[in-house]
Amino acid sequence: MSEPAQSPPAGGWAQRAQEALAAAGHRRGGARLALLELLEQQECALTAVEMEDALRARRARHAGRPVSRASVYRVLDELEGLGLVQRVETGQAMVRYERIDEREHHHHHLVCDECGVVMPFSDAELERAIGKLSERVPLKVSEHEIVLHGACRDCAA
Amino acid sequence: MSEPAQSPPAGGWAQRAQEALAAAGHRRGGARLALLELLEQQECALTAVEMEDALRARRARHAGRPVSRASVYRVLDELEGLGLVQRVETGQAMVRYERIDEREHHHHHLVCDECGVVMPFSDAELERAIGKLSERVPLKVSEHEIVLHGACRDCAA
DNA sequence: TTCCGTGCAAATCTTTTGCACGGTC
DNA sequence: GACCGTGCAAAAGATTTGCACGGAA
Repeated sequence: MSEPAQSPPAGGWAQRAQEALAAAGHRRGGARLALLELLEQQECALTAVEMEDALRARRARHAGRPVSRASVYRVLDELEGLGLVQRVETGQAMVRYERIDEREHHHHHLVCDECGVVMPFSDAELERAIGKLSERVPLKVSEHEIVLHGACRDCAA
Repeated sequence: MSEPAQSPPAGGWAQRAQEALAAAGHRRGGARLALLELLEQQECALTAVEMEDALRARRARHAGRPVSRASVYRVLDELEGLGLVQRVETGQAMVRYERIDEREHHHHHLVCDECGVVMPFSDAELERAIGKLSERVPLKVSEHEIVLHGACRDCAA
């Protein structure tokens, strides 16, 4: 798709993720690097299977390399533990994951229950409401997830 | 099971659910009835396994009867299709379900990622923000789910 | 009597884990 | 050389499905 021509100077998310992994005591690894590069380029959350397929497809285009599904799950688990990716539960069979990038705008998801497409959206007023509410609630809130379900334009037509 | 056309239905959620099931062409069944009664009494979402266990425990108190897990899942699926229950994804291993009762206040969930406890909460401003936002989004929104993750008071202490 | 609802067991599917090899440090 | 990262296959766990029986209509 399109490359982030407007991303910050130095390194992107993948590079910062590698630094965080190194700082956490991890060695480098080919599968992990390929997955980081894939995640950096995504607009929205993917499932482990989609990542595995995408990495296999990329090989044909001389980018990245195939990665076994077990490794995809293992790397995602590490990244989640380091706060580099987050799980997105869309009510579909498989869990989705996407990078967390403090330099980007926080977003949530729209899910079409008919065709399964997942799209990102963000709303300042919603975040404000969540922020205020988080202080009144009997939980030390660390994160929140919002999913709107419905029919996308194509399916609703 | 005759019902007064479209007059305000009497009885609780379980009764209305039975009427809706009958209207949809379903026969009566002991397992389903036991599950409806259980769901009617819950304050918050349960997993299928919790329902199975609760129903078995209730038998000892002469209320309800044991229901096989397969039936729990089957009934929940029917109820979801009729809009009588909704799935709640908490990021835990199992999906949770709770009744949808238009007579009650719509609520969302707080999940303690340490001990796994799930609590309900509701917030008018949040609903307002969701409502406004739903009209600006490229999706014909039918429902929304909000989950706040964090540490409950006991775990944060 | 017909056909649905249910239990049980087997199947399916996603995600996790055990193990061995090869690469990184 | 020690140990981590990875692939592969098996395992684990949640949910679904096939089948046969008993009950509802």
